[in-house]
Amino acid sequence: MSYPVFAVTVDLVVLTVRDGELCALSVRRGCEPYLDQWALPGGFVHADEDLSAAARRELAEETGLAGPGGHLEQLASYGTPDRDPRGRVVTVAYLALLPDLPTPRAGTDAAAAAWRPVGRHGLAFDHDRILADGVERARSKLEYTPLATAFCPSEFTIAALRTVYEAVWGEPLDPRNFHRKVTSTPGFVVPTERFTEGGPGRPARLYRRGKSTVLIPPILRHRLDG
Amino acid sequence: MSYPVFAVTVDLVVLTVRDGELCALSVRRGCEPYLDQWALPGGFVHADEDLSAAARRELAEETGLAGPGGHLEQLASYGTPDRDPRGRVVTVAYLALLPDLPTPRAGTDAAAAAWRPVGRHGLAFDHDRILADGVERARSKLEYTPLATAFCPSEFTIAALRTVYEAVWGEPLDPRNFHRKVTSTPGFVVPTERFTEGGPGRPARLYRRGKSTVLIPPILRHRLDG
DNA sequence: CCTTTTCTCGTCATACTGACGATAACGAAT
DNA sequence: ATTCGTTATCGTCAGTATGACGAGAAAAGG
Repeated sequence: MSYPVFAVTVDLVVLTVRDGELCALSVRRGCEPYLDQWALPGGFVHADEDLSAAARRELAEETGLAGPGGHLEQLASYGTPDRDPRGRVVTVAYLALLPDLPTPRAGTDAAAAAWRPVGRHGLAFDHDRILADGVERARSKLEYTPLATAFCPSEFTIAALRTVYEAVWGEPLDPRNFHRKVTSTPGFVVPTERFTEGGPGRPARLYRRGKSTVLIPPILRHRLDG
Repeated sequence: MSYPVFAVTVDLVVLTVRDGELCALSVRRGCEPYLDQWALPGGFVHADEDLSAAARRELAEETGLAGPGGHLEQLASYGTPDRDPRGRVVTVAYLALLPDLPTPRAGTDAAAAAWRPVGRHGLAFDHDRILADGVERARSKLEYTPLATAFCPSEFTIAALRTVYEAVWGEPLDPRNFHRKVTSTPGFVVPTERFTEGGPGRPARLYRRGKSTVLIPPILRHRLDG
């Protein structure tokens, strides 16, 4: 039996929240095609490599950041026949959520790497679409999972967690109701004995992420239906 | 630049509800590897074919059923290096939800096709895992989308819709609360002027699916957390 | 001090949910 | 025809969650 051959890549939608804005990692391409254009980080899957391992490798290679605290999950696959001028390439996109970290270093194939606010990206290939899908996945996952904590360092305040929700959803939330909701949902966050210091206003208690993987009941954003 | 070559397949998790039980379509393999074992329907993506087009083609080929009323969405991709003895194969799994239909005919590569209740399938390749992922996706999608209607014919009773929920979730629901919930959620179902006839008990009004794509608020199943 | 800022707890009306009673409308059995 | 079993549909009621917002607590800065 014979069948068509494909190349398989992984592409990464890496999201973080910086200065109250949802930002995605993009790299300036250092080789053809789309030389010098912005694109999602990614690369070919190696001959004997698992898909998720390739995603983790690319994340480490192109950003220098992989460690704990973040979150990595498969997003979707994209394989339109003409999506890559080099030939038939199927890409498996992964979604990574990371706490705000120093500006990533450029990787091997990338001339530069930068955090850029989502929206109007103008990326190479079909990466605008992939990014949009990743952002929408993140938005809905914040509703019914405690994944917002993946955007925060290991200890964080309720206000910092609220800032994550507001940045990802692009919608302000009531601090008092949010505080009640988060602290009363079992397993979402667990309080520590430490508080913030030095900032303006009353010091805030620091929390760590809890053990639960789903939010019951969910925190629903305000939609205009759909 | 050189890079490894892959074969790319699509595999289908096709679900329906028969006699109050959630069933998946499986085929008996007609060729090596795993000859004569049960597996998910699927096949290689053609040279100039989109992934979703391949999924629709396989669904039509292997089942003879494709038309409207159902639902097809991408599930996930699986590419462990040793998942297929023929070489490096990445499969893009799709999830199809269909109303109960006559037993499918066997396709070209399949010696037989059958609806089998989910659970303890013992499928070839990593198809048990893919099936489990598909079932879990269906379970959670019933919570926050009106996709349960994809399991029903174009006109259905509230009780039929409830049977879908009970089969997919494996959990009984209160008929009165379910009726209230479904009919009071805007855009979920729209009433017709017709009623069932002939069955036992009071005739039930027939409904069609509504226009909304999300359920607000969602219908939460009873979990044991997670 | 006093003001500003931010965190945290409380209140209250409304909405939603789960549990379950009651009635309506059919077929089948007496 | 009446009764009975069955299923559909509507209502009730208590408990819980939510949105809107008041108010005190605890810091920094004048």
